[in-house]
Amino acid sequence: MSVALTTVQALRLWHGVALSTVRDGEPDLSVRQLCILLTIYLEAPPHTVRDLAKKLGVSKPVITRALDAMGKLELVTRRRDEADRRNVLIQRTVKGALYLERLADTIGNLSQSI
Amino acid sequence: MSVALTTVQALRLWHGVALSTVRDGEPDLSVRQLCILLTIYLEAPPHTVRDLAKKLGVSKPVITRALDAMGKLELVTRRRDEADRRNVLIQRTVKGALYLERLADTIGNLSQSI
DNA sequence: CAAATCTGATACGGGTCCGTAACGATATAT
DNA sequence: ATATATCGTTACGGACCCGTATCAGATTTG
Repeated sequence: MSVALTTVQALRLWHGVALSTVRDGEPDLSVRQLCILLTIYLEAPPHTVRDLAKKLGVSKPVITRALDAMGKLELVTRRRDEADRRNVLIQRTVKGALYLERLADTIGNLSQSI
Repeated sequence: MSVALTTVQALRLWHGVALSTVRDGEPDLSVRQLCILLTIYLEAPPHTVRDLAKKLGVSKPVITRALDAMGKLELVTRRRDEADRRNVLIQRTVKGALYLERLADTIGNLSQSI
């Protein structure tokens, strides 16, 4: 992006994206859940519960529960770390990638129409 | 914005904003609540419960409860419509304006660093 | 005036999330 | 080997949100 956003432009962009996710009727991810999902997909693996909790500044149960919820939606998967079996490695899924692609499309389209 | 966002740029922007709202420790507004707040501040008044429910595609109790919650945070205020006393007019507050200004700053700053 | 309509708010049962405090399992240190 | 530390998970009580149905008050209609 080469031009800074004005206050109103930034808010209109956010409003448009929020509105489209509310209106489409699908079960919304919470801000925390979406933040975890984005971290998993944007930052380099490996991702553990502890690392994610530290990055987001929340407790570990928050991560575990978010992974439970998003795992039920097949947006992420968990696997034991065989090198250190205390760890759980969080992994991406096809559904998760598609979900974020659609979100990016929404953001991209709205950013052009502002 | 003069340049279209790539998928990764759009997601990085969203990630950065979500991360900063999660990390700051303040009580997060839900996506729905934020969407209502943005509608009130970006679109021309008057705003009624019924209109907001229609715009967001949700039921009226959702709006009432969101206004209860955001009213407790002093982000919005309600007032009876004296012309038609069935209506409730939703109004902006100083705190609400400041809240959205900070959000816009976050979005604007991150959009420049992408 | 009485009935029908419209408004926003509330009651209810169910679900989800939270933070704290534990817990088993695994790994490390002494 | 035993104690200590670290991992992710679960348990618990409390708070919040949801959708549906219903409500009282205000207004319009006949």
